[in-house]
Amino acid sequence: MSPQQLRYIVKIAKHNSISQAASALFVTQPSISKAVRELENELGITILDRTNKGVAFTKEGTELLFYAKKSSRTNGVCCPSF
Amino acid sequence: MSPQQLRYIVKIAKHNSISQAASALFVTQPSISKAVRELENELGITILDRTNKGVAFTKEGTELLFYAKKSSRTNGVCCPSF
DNA sequence: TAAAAATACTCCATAGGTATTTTAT
DNA sequence: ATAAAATACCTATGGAGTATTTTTA
Repeated sequence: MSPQQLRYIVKIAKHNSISQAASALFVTQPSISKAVRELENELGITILDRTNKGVAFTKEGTELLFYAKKSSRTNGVCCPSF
Repeated sequence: MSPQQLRYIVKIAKHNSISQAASALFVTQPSISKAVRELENELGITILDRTNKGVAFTKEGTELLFYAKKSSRTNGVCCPSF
């Protein structure tokens, strides 16, 4: 699980959409799709329910989302002062 | 500047030696040598004075070391609970 | 001159891209 | 049928390795 994957999760939640999260983060839809899929495989859980209208967080996905939001406030920023 | 580079810095300080830091971290000497050099280039500072007995931190390097130690207590750990 | 570090490469894993296909409403 | 996501494939980059050379006390 990488900080990047967690950032993706947080942004997906903001839009309930992988495509819109991708736009917001200036990356492509497949890139985020793959990142989420790999995280699901790694954790052995389903994070998102996919539809043609976007995505919805599963129960387990929502738990991960809480962690991701918390984590994004402390991790990932490496160099504020240099 | 990556968390990895900062970890290297901290370990180098512990031994005043790139080679010994490398051993302690189970990586090779050139790997750490390069990482430090790249960080010096990125920041435009000299972190270490090199000798045939090991290394010594410059004034600027010591400042960075303080930051690295502080940072290593909050960053770099990504996933304590999943 | 002998240690420690630097350099020159090679390799491999990963992140991200484009093009296309699949899926769910 | 169509919009969204998934998949397949490609590429570039970076981190780490081995082998070797350079440096400095």
